[in-house]
Amino acid sequence: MFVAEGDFLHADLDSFYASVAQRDDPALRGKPVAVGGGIVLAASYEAKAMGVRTAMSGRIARRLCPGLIEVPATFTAYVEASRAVFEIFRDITPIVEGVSIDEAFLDVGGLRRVSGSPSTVGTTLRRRVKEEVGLPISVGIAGSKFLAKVASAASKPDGLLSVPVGQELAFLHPLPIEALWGVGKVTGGKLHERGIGTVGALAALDEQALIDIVGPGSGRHLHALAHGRDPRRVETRSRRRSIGAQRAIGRGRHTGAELDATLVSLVDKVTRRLRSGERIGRTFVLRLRFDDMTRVTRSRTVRSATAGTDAWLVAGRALLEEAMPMIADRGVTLVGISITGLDEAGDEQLELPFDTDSPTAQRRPDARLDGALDAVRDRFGSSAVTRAVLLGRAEGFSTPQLPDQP
DNA sequence: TCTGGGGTCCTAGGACCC
DNA sequence: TCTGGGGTCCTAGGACCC
Repeated sequence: MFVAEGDFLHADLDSFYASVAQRDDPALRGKPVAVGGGIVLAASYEAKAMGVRTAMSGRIARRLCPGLIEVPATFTAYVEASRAVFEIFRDITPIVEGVSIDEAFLDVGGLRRVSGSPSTVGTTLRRRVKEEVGLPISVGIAGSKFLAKVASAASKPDGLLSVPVGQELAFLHPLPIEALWGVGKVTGGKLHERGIGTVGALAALDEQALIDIVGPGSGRHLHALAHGRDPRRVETRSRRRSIGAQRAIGRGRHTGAELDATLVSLVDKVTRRLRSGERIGRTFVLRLRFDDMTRVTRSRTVRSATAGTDAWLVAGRALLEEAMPMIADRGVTLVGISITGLDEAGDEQLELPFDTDSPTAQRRPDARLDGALDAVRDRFGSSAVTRAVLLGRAEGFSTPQLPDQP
């Protein structure tokens, strides 16, 4: 019997970080594994079966799962595995939209004559990722991106699920409202308060009633999704709109100097990423989180976009200065920054990535090494940077900012 | 007994311009 | 003395996602 299939395929690696750990260390296979230190970044299915979840504190995870094996994150391995998986995606079709390090949408509608039905393509994809990269991956297929994503989630672990054309609402309506993209804690709470627990119940509301509950933006969005309407196409590439970094700094009083030092290293890190991506930005956002988990943001827009460390440090310090009165009587637990309003950099904006006479360099001599490593990366690639880091260590430099150390 | 680090998008008010 | 309507930019906050 012929079943009509949708064109959209969503591929999602299962418990990505934990699967990489189990792939690379056979002793971890079949065991409950959590990646991360104080907080769980990923849990293997064996750990999930015991109730361990992403973003859970390590303490709670250990209590739920006494035999839990905790392993540190190895980001270079994740980046490498992700690159290999995306290479397979792009070998299957050029129409690939990366969502994150471990998931992507593929438009496989045009492949029926060459490669077979979407399910056939999905089966091939899963086999190739398993054989060539050694990782389990789940696949959802449907007539829209949203449904394909719901289908891949429903197929986990290590499965494939295709929602046939015409069966969309029968598949969707029994699901809990949290399955809808855009229903989190707050929106979910508002809906549950009114006794709306399933997508079907939500779909029974007319659009205006939904808007009255959750506001115009989400109301229209959720109404459309609940009726299976999602007109988005697979977008092959949109560039990043912001680049940021943050650091949790623990409870207790932090001096102005400590906060400033944190700011300096965050600005260094982000502006280096801007330059290596050949991007410049216009708006600086400072984020602070306090010990009662309340947050504030302060932002500043400059006249002409830049990737310069010192220009952004000036902006960041001005914002931090402004925020000091709020900080004085509350403990700060997190400092974050991001730079938005990104644009492509012209050559003139990228020259002189680091001024060794600048206040930043004076304050943190290692920053000079960072600037030098940027130049190495530009000319010789990142493996040369790894070698440079190792040489630098031999020379007695510390390299606090480089995440990709083997 | 807490809660990491990276993002996206939406809303809303005020300033400013035509 | 009174004072429309539309558009864009900036700032702040919030919800949500992986």
